[in-house]
Amino acid sequence: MFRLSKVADYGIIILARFAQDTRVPARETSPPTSPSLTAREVAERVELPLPIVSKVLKTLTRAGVLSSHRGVKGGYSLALRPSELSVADMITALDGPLALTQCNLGPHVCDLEQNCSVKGPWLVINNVVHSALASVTLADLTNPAFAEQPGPLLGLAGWGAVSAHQPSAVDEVN
Amino acid sequence: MFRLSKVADYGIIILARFAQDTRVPARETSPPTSPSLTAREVAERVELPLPIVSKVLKTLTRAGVLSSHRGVKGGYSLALRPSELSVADMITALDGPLALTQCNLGPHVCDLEQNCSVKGPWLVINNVVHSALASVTLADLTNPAFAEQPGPLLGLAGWGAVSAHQPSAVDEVN
DNA sequence: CGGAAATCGGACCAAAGTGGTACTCTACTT
DNA sequence: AAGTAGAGTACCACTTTGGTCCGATTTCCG
Repeated sequence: MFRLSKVADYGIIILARFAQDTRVPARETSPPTSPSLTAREVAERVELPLPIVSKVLKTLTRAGVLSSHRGVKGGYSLALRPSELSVADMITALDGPLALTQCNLGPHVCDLEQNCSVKGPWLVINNVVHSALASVTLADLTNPAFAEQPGPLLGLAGWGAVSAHQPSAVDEVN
Repeated sequence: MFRLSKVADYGIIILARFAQDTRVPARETSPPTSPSLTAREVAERVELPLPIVSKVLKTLTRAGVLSSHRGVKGGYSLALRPSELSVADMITALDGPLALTQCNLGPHVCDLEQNCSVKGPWLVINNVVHSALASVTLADLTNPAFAEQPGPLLGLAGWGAVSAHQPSAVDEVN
């Protein structure tokens, strides 16, 4: 289906909420001091079931994106500044390395690698997608201006109209 | 996982094989006259189990990408010219519409849509990925030069190195 | 100083989607 | 009319996903 997994989807929404609440100090203090939120509080804010939110938070913590504190006044907080975390990073943290095909994961993973004629092109395509996702940061996601003027922010100079859907000769079946 | 499904993966490999065998007539004869191959022949060439190849071929036929002939001397052949079929089309034919998140499928699909803060950005990201995949055609996949000089072929002028992490300019907003 | 409450951490289970297979039916060629 | 090859449907196995539970750790309060 070429779709993001739910945990990745939820995870990014959750991180965006953290970023929104973050008051980033005007100039470089190494810890970004985002507020500490408990799993329950996060679940309430994003209106998602607590167990799932909890699971996502754990995954993000293990990946080093969030830092956690146990005990009575425990909770989660961002471990990085929103501008330092790209969408590609988030997806990788939540869903593992992003590779469209087996062979993009590394050599000797796909047993068809030898006589596969499209390995090279896939590598290129994969890189393009990765670049696109790496060029958007968590800070962008919470920036209202981003959705308005995507071109310059994404560095898409030279691209045609983003949503121009060239007439497809393919009838949709599914 | 953010990965292509196997049928899509196989399907593209199969289509690439068809395109390789296609002798595209120097000048526009509307039917591209790719050779007719039986499912068995295709399976042998791509070294994949016949049942799976057969399944993929059927799916592609229903989507209008391949045309089929039954009976003795039957088989499959490309219904379009390789240059007319983009990777996005192929994935759509094999895996359904490509949408990274629920809300990219259309309005009123995701019940969180109302208070989802990242809907707009996702729309942009989805479009970028779609554009990237729509800009590569089946003809490109079988063109040896493609893997060598991706930049110009993909129209990626202005993009930095693949993994370059561009510093975001919106720190003060959040 | 010690127990209770709160919170994270990790193991665990159930359901669904995907990948892969088999069988039967239909259509075309000779 | 017979044989061949695709079309369609149903089916099984497995991985992944969605969801639950209990144990470990820290703080607070008596």
